[in-house]
Amino acid sequence: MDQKKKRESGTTAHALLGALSIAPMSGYGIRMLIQQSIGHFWNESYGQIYPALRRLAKEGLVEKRTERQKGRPDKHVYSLTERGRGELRRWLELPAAASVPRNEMLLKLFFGRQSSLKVNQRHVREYRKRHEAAGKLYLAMMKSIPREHAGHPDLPYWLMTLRLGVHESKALVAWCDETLRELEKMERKRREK
Amino acid sequence: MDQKKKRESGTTAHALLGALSIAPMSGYGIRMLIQQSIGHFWNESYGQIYPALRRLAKEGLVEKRTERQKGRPDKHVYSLTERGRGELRRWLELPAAASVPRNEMLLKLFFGRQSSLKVNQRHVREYRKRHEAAGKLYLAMMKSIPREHAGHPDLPYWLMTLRLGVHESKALVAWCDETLRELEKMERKRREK
DNA sequence: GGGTGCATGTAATGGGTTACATGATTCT
DNA sequence: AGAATCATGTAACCCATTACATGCACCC
Repeated sequence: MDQKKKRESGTTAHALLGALSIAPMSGYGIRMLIQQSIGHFWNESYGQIYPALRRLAKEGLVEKRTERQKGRPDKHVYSLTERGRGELRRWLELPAAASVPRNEMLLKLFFGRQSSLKVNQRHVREYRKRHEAAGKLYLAMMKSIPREHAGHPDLPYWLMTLRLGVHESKALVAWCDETLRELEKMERKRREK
Repeated sequence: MDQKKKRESGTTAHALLGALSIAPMSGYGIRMLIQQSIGHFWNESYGQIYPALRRLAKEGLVEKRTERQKGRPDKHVYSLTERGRGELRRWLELPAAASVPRNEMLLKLFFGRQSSLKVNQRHVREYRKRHEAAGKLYLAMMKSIPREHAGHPDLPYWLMTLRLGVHESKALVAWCDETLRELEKMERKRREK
């Protein structure tokens, strides 16, 4: 019967609505918020944010208030309208789309035979470094955020998403160690022959 | 000194070169290979593959041989040229680019306060189901692939990338369980009040 | 008769990053 | 003196998915 699936995309727009559900903010502010809080699993660039905010304002989902400032461009502070909050809620209830995230390091390792053991080890070590650092950061944030935002009603949800980062980075570091041992074993075997 | 960073993109092209380093294949075959082996961390659609193979052929990195078939379109079997293999090796040595993978489920959970506990639980449960199934698949593949490709020189690398899937899905399932408990606790608290 | 697998491709559309462009203030 | 922070935005480009278009063979 011809069910047009309609794709329901526009996640960027909904991410912005979500950011504004926390507090009214400028485009710049949204960028900062995203980087500092959900930067490990989400990103938006200015090239997306500014045009999207305009569109949302035109559609009546957000409201713009302009603040004049000394020595700086005017600040456009956006806030959610009732309709905007409704649209956010509607979207939140929809099942989350899964996507295949591209992992270039794994791609290179998959074709690792075409390269050398040294190169493969380097890739894994770099990956390990990255995720070890990330893991430490998440642990630090797990302590600092409850202090800085004590009693904030969004806090429990923020901590949940952070905790996923903790779990994930631990798992990735463990995988790196296992894989590095395996690569060393391969190296030893090659030498023996 | 004007060091144009040049961005060195074209990962799709290099993924194709990598696929062809395993064996000569058609565009269709590459798609199948990618889905079955690295589908958990990489994807390429026909809309990318076919035009990219043409470009690679024009650049002399791959060679096309046409096989006629009965009742099917001609099959274009591509294989790596020496230059293609060189280009693949060169790319493999370059550090792997990190990317922020978008996780829509986490995004929704981050704004979870705007929604209901029920909805948030549903999201986490769905996520858990997905990754539990994935984990089982990876474990099954860890057994079947060494049998099916016993002695294959690429095998150790394939298993390494698979193992990351195993580690990751375990971690994600553990996080889901922890988070579901947390959400239940919040629900109980809400009822008590 | 209908679904799945093999096999090719293009065009429209949508998403997203990066580079460019500007400029005062404040911290080191 | 120079870097970082605040603050706006556009345009060019790259990348990627999806829908469309075609069609035989084989199995149930």
